[in-house]
Amino acid sequence: MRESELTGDQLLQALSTLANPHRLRVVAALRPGRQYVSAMARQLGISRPLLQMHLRKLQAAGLVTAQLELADDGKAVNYYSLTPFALHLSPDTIARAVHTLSDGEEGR
Amino acid sequence: MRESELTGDQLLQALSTLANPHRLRVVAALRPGRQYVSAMARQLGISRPLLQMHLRKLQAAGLVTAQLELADDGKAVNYYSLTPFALHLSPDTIARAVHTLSDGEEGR
DNA sequence: AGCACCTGCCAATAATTTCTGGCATGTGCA
DNA sequence: TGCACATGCCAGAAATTATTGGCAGGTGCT
Repeated sequence: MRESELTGDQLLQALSTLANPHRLRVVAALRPGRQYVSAMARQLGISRPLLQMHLRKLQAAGLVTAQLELADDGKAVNYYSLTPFALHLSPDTIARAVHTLSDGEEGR
Repeated sequence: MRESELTGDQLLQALSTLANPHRLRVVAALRPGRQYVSAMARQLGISRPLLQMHLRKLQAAGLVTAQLELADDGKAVNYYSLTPFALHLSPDTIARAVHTLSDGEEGR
């Protein structure tokens, strides 16, 4: 994921997604390796539904991916892992992205 | 402004500030050079009080600065300019910043 | 059967952010 | 004096986001 291929809307989504302390912590918690939701909720000290909501946003922005695994015994565990990304934010990169920013009147 | 010296809270503030289409457009509009608020409001097609609010946030995050000038004739015009910045966002830089993220229970 | 895990979803509330409209101040110029 | 431009601020409405609590389904183990 390179910022040079990001549209303004994608950049905005990435920023909105990362602009939250819980989600930053999730990214940090996922950096050493994948993790499943209940364990992460305990580790971060937040409720499971809340974490799920944050994970959904991270996934929608393409920053994490989910792998539902049905381990040999039949138990279902949903692992989340990080998508490697590198965003460079500067007045220049922002100015370029703004050209492809929609007005927000799209799907209406 | 280098991300290596950013605390988690500062990173979060920068992200929250940039996570808004109007503010991204303000940054883009300011890139060629400084501008005063009424002109920028017309250029961006938003109301002046709204733009002022966004400028205050950008200023609070250290992304822009204001220079109030009392031109020779006595007219007061408030110019805003960009602070050069470069933020590199990746799982690693985020993980490092998270260490210095407060719980949000500070000033209570 | 009953408990401890895992999973998902939804509705209602709380908190935050965005936005509008109005008010007040000042200057210069016809 | 009255209009056009600049500035600032504030209160209230509207929209978005975050958060809680509860419901329901699955598996394995004692």
